[in-house]
Amino acid sequence: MATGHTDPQRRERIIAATLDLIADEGVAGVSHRKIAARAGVPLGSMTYHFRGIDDLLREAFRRFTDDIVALFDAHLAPPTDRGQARTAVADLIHALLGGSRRDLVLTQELYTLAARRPAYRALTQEWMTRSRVHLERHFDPVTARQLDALIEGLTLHRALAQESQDHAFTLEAVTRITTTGRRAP
Amino acid sequence: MATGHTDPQRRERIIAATLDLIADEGVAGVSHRKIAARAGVPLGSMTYHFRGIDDLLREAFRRFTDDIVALFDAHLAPPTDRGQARTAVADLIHALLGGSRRDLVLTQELYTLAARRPAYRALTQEWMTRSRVHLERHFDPVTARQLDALIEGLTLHRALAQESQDHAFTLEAVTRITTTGRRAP
DNA sequence: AGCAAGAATGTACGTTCGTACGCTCTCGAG
DNA sequence: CTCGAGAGCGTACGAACGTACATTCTTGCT
Repeated sequence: MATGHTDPQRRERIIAATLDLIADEGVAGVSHRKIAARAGVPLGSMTYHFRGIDDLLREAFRRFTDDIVALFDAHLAPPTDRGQARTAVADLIHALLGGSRRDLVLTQELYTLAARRPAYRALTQEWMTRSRVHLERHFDPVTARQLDALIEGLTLHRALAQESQDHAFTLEAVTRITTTGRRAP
Repeated sequence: MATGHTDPQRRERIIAATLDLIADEGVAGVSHRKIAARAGVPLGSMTYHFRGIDDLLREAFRRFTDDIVALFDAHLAPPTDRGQARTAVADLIHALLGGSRRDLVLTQELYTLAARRPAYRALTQEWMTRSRVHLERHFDPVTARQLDALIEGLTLHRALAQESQDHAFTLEAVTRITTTGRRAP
């Protein structure tokens, strides 16, 4: 139609549609045409708004990581002591697992890209750094790194084995990893 | 050429080539033609030996998980006490990270498929079960689950952040997660 | 030697893909 | 009212894809 109208929402809609499509069919299933159909925009818009598929994927995943970091922030800002922080981390893990498989799927897709391509690895590194900043508000740097890894592993295993793991199990693991040496408060 | 000769190595070569290709270009980059070229077999062999691409991917990943489980076995069979077992686990983690990025990449690719498709999820579940059997030779079931998750997370984070983490750091994390309650020998 | 069986292959078809590019349409300045 | 400028779009092209299937070749039996 060529409205001639500058439409700033167009770009956003395309990015949102891209994430939805990745969640449904994976990065492998992404194509300009499918995204366009899902976003309700013409095919020509794809190359107009984005330099290419890769450009689009990077923007989409940046959006996604921003959302997850916001989740870390929301959970880890409130607690004021170590005990609360541990509970908050356990809550966070269950929040990540909670709703749909969507977040898990998107995370995996991103990691897969990152494992092979440095451009995406930069994204995951920044993500990890930002998450860790939140954890370091409550734990020392070494513990934060270990805890971060544990969160990753628990989330992943829980999602791949559908044996449900309850909150107590998670909290126990978090407590162990954040308990240093022979003693702990 | 149609040698008419039954060649049992043919199938193996195709599977090996598939894993190599996935490691290099990802599941998204897999095609009958590329695999055939890499394995040095004609395109027609693809549909002859495998029902389709999906069939081939499943067989390839089964081969891969078998190899990793063997690695678990090799590391976790020898130790006889808890301390040795902890060291063995730390060694195992560094072995997983050790050589190339290949194993990490393949693992991610598999998880990505598993996150969305039950047929592949069955594969990861079986894999987890078999790994855990090895861990449970040295640790109680709950600890084994937590440790398994930790191994996953440490491996992944180490690979995505290229900040190197040394053996001492890994052993410390393993020790924490395998130390229950307030005290431990 | 001749031949049936079936292992292995080459090729061709219909689809889908990313992207380039010439075109249309709207808007604000004059 | 006129008319650039540039935002936005439809289409077409070449390449790559998965798969089916007719065909070729070897082998073991008679």
